[in-house]
Amino acid sequence: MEQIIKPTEAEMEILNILWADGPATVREVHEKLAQTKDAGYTTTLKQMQVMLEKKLVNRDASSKTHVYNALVNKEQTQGQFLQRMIDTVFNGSAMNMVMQALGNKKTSKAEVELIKAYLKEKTKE
Amino acid sequence: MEQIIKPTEAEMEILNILWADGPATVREVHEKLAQTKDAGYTTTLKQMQVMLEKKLVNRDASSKTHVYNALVNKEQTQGQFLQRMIDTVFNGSAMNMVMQALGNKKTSKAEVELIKAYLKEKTKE
DNA sequence: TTGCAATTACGATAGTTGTCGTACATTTGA
DNA sequence: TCAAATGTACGACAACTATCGTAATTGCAA
Repeated sequence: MEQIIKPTEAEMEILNILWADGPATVREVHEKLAQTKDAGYTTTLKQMQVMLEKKLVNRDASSKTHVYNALVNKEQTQGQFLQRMIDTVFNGSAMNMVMQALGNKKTSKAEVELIKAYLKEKTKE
Repeated sequence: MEQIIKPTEAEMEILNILWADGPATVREVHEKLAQTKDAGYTTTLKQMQVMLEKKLVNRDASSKTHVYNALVNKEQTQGQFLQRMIDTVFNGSAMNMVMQALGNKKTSKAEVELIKAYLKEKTKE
């Protein structure tokens, strides 16, 4: 049975760091986080503790400095998040969403080219 | 100055109905909503009243049955929602997101074709 | 005209989120 | 060895969400 994972945005940011870097301490995660937002160290700590309760992460507490690791799968979690968004924001149409994303100024021409290439590959199969 | 609009998911569902149907009463919105989820009439009413406070919608209260209308722009709101998602969930890469969406089983082959066609058109310019 | 049915207003509540302060525990280096 | 420094635990808080019950209002239909 596919369990429904519903991390908050803040939790997503933390998961992203763990997915990218692998197991990490609270301090490590906090430093990365601090590059783009600012909140206290204990805030990050608490969030990761809550994530532990929710079983979004686990941790190795064998040394003083606990090491956290993502427990949920990146693709599945992102996929569920996205699907929920497509359903509620874009009336269930991935097409609507992609168009909105690609029409967005922030998406560079290079990225559009990458996506085209990806699609070409994908539909070849 | 581009104001930041941050509707909740439930509010997004309501906005989608207003965007699709134009001005509508609480009852009309509620009926549509009830097709996919179930909550009481007063819940929908309250949500729309909150949205009025937030200026996500306005209303014509000249008759007994108030008529609500979306105040925020569809493209801008969807775009902001999406951008926030790309930033927090997909590390700022629209490419990542599109790939995830297209890899998703729920996205039909037909939609992928539509997207390809759209891209082709888009990059022709 | 008036009573009933539909609508709106107004809390109230329980749960979640993001945020910290502060207390407690544990290393470690001077 | 023992005091900083570094970490963790705990709980508090305000804001927000989703939900609904109940009260007040209102406009038609008979």
